[in-house]
Amino acid sequence: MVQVQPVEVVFHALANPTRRAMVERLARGPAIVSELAEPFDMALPSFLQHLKVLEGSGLVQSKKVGRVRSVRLVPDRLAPAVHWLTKQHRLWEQRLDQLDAYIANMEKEDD
Amino acid sequence: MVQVQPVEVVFHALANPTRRAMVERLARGPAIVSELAEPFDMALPSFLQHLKVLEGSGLVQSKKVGRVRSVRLVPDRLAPAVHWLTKQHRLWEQRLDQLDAYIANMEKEDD
DNA sequence: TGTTTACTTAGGTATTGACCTAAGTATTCG
DNA sequence: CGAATACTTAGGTCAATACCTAAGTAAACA
Repeated sequence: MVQVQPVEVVFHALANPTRRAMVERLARGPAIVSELAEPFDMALPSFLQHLKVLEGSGLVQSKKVGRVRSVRLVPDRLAPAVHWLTKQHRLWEQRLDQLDAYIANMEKEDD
Repeated sequence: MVQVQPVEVVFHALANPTRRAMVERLARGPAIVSELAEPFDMALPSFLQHLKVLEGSGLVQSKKVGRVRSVRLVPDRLAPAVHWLTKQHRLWEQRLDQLDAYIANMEKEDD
């Protein structure tokens, strides 16, 4: 039941400030929808679309109990994105020395 | 002249597979447009839109020399995204550890 | 100088994204 | 039971994204 979380949907989910704020909030603990939505100046249906995107990305799960839906982060779903990013970051920085000469040359006449 | 790179545009730039592939390619060194575009089954103008998004995100810079445009990564532009992600990842795992401890504790007192 | 090369610009389509309002439905409370 | 609460569904707008073709332009080559 552990479906693969492509880096794809995770980056897309995190490309939106509302959704990033939700993740930041949830990193401090689970919350119910109305609680989560409260800080945002947005109609509830709009907010729920963001929640759906986050759930679709696998970063978040929710469960309805009675008339209340509670939301929480799913463990380790950030890992693939973290790994992709840090790998690129490492490769990138490794190349810095070689790049430096090239940059110095390019910056003489940038267009 | 170092403009701030909001996590925003970086995540958006990386949310697309063509652009991620470009970044992966460029992490191995600079390239010219036609070289970069070659692996993609896409019309050149479409590909150039992706290049524009990457340049807009600050991750990449390009310069035209003669009729050829060369493209390279810009140092350290991934940093803000890496930092945001790793911070959340850390908080996330911390929080879940606490939860585990809490549950383990509850289960002890349970019997 | 004419042609090829390497983009570049212009303009078009189709889909997705981010919002909205209005009207549901299902629980819970008094 | 009736009203309030907490979403949920339906449907609509508008902008942005991801692609395309066709027709430029500017170097470089023969």
